[in-house]
Amino acid sequence: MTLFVLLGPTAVGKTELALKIADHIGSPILNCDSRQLFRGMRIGTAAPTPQQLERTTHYFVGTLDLSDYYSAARYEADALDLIQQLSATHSALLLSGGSMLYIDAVCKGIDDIPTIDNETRSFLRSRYSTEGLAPLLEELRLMDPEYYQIVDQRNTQRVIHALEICYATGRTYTSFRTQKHKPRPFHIVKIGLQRPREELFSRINCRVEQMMDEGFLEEARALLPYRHENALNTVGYKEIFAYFDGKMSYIDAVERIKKNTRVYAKKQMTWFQRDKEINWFHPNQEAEILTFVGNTLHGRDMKQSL
RNA sequence: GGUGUCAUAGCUCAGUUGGUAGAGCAAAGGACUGAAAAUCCUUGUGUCCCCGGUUCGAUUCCUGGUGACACCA
Repeated sequence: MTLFVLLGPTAVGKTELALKIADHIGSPILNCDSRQLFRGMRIGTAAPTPQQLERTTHYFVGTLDLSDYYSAARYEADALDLIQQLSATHSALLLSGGSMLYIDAVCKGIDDIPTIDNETRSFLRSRYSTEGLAPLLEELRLMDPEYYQIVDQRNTQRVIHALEICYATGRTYTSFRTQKHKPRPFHIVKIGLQRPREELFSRINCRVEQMMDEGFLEEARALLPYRHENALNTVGYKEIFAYFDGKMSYIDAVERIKKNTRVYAKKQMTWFQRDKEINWFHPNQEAEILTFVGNTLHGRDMKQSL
């Protein structure tokens, strides 16, 4: 079985190309976008439209409630289950999306770390809000000196998480961090989509305008009761909520969304650049990409039959 | 036409009692293992509008010019 992974920065053109590749190899589309997983965020996350969803089977699109707890580790488990199931009837599958950590979770695996119980989580969060980070950092130094040395000490999320592990398990966070690649029972072929920066940025700007025309304001307004859920700590919604609060003008909010989407795209590119397994293409090279996909499969078949 | 104010980073502006300058925003680069569209880190040389003058030295003071704004005609 071969798993094709279609990746690239936001707005590069993955969704449309994924449909073509999926059609070409007879695969459904396994979405790999940490925000498109949630229900009710279609416009703001540029998730596949109902028309696009009709063209082939999609998994992991709009399947979670906004208040559902989710993580890269859960995605790893869910995706692997589904891949195993589908590989009974498919020799090739397509995973498509831009969530860097989720892609790595599927391709390389992430460490087996226990899920933190709510009690520990809220205990440390409330301590952070009353005491600040310094005492927590000091506790981390005592409980897991090894991680204390390498952690980004100004990154609250990381410090608190490591401490959560220590409290909840009685073991150091370091002891869970093996950082080993997990072997996968399938071949992985990564296809990266890339555009010159100016081209990508102008597509982002256009797409944000389109989102507004499609009714992003109404979508966001409907989600207002859930604004404190992690799912809505997302580019687009954050800025629109600030506009609803009167903290920003409409024009500023829209410009801010464009800017933050550009920053996000840059972050994705930085991450992907380090991955030497990616085969890069421009989205216009559709024919080349389909040929590449075909050759890859053909090559595998040949090897297997020999 | 007259008078006054202003002209400094891509933008908005600070500042140098004369020793060639710094904030915010924008922009760029990077980190990343259970919140990842999250979270966090790093990066500021620019004819200080132009020509002259004074001075050891001018972006700073002075003459003139240009442009913007305000007020008066």
